[in-house]
Amino acid sequence: MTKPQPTRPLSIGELGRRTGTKVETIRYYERIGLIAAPARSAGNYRAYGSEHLARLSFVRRSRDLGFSLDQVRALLDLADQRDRPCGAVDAIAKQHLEEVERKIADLEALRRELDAMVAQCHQGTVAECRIIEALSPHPEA
Amino acid sequence: MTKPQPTRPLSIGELGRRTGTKVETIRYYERIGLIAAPARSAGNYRAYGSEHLARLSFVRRSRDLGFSLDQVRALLDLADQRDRPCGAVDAIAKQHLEEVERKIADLEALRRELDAMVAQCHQGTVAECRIIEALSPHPEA
DNA sequence: TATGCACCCTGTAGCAGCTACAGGGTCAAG
DNA sequence: CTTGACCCTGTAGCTGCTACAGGGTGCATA
Repeated sequence: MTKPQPTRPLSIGELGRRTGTKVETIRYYERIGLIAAPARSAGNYRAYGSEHLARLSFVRRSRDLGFSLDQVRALLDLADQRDRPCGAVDAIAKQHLEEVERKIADLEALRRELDAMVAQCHQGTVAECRIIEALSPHPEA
Repeated sequence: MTKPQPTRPLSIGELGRRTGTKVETIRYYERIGLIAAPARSAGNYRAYGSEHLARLSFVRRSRDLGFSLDQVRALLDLADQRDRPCGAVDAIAKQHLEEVERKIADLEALRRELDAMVAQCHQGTVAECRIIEALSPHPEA
């Protein structure tokens, strides 16, 4: 049922198309050591196999979920230690979740302030503008 | 009641302390033309007046509210045109508000995904880890 | 066979918005 | 007269790409 024969090599463009990653980004990931350098063809073209496809897909998905490149690197490492407990994985994910929650809270505070500012603008002149006023310093000394 | 005599000049360090801005950041703002270059003392030290203090406070407050440097530049320009209608100010603020709302929505979608991922982790080995699994590609072909 | 075109290669510079040096000068206190 | 805190300029680094420039490769078509 499964097909054990190796997939034939993908060009960098193909790999990019299949993972939704720009070619330059793939080369960048290789340069910073996030994904392994693949074999080269006779003409010095990068030749990727299915393991690269899986790897890059993992990276893409992690990036889409907002993990930093360092976190992705750590997750990739952990994903390879299949017989170790997954507490470290959980820790990274939880830490990221907390960051995301912090950011949401910050942005919501921001939204409230901006909302209030915008609501007060009566479309007069700049001199009377509540937005400019809200941004201007009101020295308490 | 008001004190019309000019405040004596502030050093860049003082200005930084009063506005909560790092010295390097102030110099950076000057370099990119966001705030005007001040007069210099005999020893070539920057000497800031109250107008710089007000200006930088405005910048800080705008930055805290998440406006980009380009937006801050535009807001500063507009703040000077006191007799013009403030529609343009309103437009910048509204545009920013929309951006913030988009970001919140994006982050909330993210949080839901991360939440679901983290909730499924049963603290087994990496091989069984639902987080790793969620990140791994599941080829449909 | 030539040639055109899409693709690939390396290397470098740019984006935002700072931050952090290095390597010096200035100034007031003790 | 030295110490230490401050200031100066200039440049390089950070994240995570993106966009060239200036070439080489590979395949189809006239």
